[in-house]
Amino acid sequence: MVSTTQELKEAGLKATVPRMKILEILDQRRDDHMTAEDVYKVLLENNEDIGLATVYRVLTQFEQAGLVHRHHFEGGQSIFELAQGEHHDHMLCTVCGKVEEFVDEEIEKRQLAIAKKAGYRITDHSLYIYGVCPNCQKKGK
Amino acid sequence: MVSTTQELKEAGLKATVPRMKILEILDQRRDDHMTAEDVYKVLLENNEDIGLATVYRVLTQFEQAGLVHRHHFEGGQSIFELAQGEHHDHMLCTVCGKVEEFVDEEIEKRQLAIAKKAGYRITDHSLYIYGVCPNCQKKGK
DNA sequence: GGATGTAATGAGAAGCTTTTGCATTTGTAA
DNA sequence: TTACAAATGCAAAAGCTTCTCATTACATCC
Ligand SMILES: [Mn+2]
Ligand SMILES: [Mn+2]
Ligand SMILES: [Zn+2]
Ligand SMILES: [Zn+2]
Repeated sequence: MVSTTQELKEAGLKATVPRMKILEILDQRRDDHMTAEDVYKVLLENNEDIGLATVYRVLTQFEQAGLVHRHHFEGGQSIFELAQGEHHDHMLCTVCGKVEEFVDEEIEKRQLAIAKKAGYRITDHSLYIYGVCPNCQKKGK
Repeated sequence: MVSTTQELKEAGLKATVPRMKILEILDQRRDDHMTAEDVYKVLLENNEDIGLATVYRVLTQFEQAGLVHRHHFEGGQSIFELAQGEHHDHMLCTVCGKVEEFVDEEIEKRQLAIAKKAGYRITDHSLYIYGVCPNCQKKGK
């Protein structure tokens, strides 16, 4: 059994109540890609006494510890998701906001090749495809 | 000769002084990828009496008219560049901030295929590769 | 060229998201 | 349990961006 306490300790973080609650929320909603405000709202619903500043602080710490990934989708705010499973990229519906994940080995390879050719030591990359999902295409006539 | 006045009219925008000045700056610095603040600073240097609010308004209008592209690199602020020439993606040095452009037909194709397979009508995409440029690798030991 | 109506602008206030300062609380390791 | 550093809540502050509104500039028509 992998407790949140254990997970936090392994990440080199003290196992505090706010950190455990936030980690749980991210874990339960693993299909979502949430803003700090989203996480905060769930905490409020659960009657947790955790401040928004702490949510921001904890999410940033989680990011630095490699527990979560931060995205910058269109719109500006930071979006967080639990860093679990394989690396993947994202396709977003600009109408309903749905987020779909995908992996394409060929694209990954090409990216490495491009970086290598230019002499860059690659640290990260982000690929977002924006479009209208099948569902929203129907509704939109 | 393609005047800025003409360019603006073709885009359906009144040819005002602020719009012409901003378009000129983007055109002169076509290698750069500038924030609104960057553009504003150049205006100040040139002793133009143009407010920051106008810079934001104009850049947004240019974006809607298809004259500029807006990016969301790591860090949050909007980054603008003149929408000229072919579509391209970006590779950024996380140390010095250098921006390099590239095009990869294979990646473009794969993206279309991914969207098609999922039934999405693709509207846009953004691919950013982050890394350390050759120059910064040398300096960094 | 000059008048007219509308769209655009500058300045500052306001809005959002995110970060920071600080007094207080909590977790950890003796 | 105790002790101390680390973490937290709250409020204030700090970006970045948008909005409001009185004033100005542009385009059109004379
Ligand atoms: Mn994801
Ligand atoms: Mn570019
Ligand atoms: Zn949709
Ligand atoms: Zn560099």
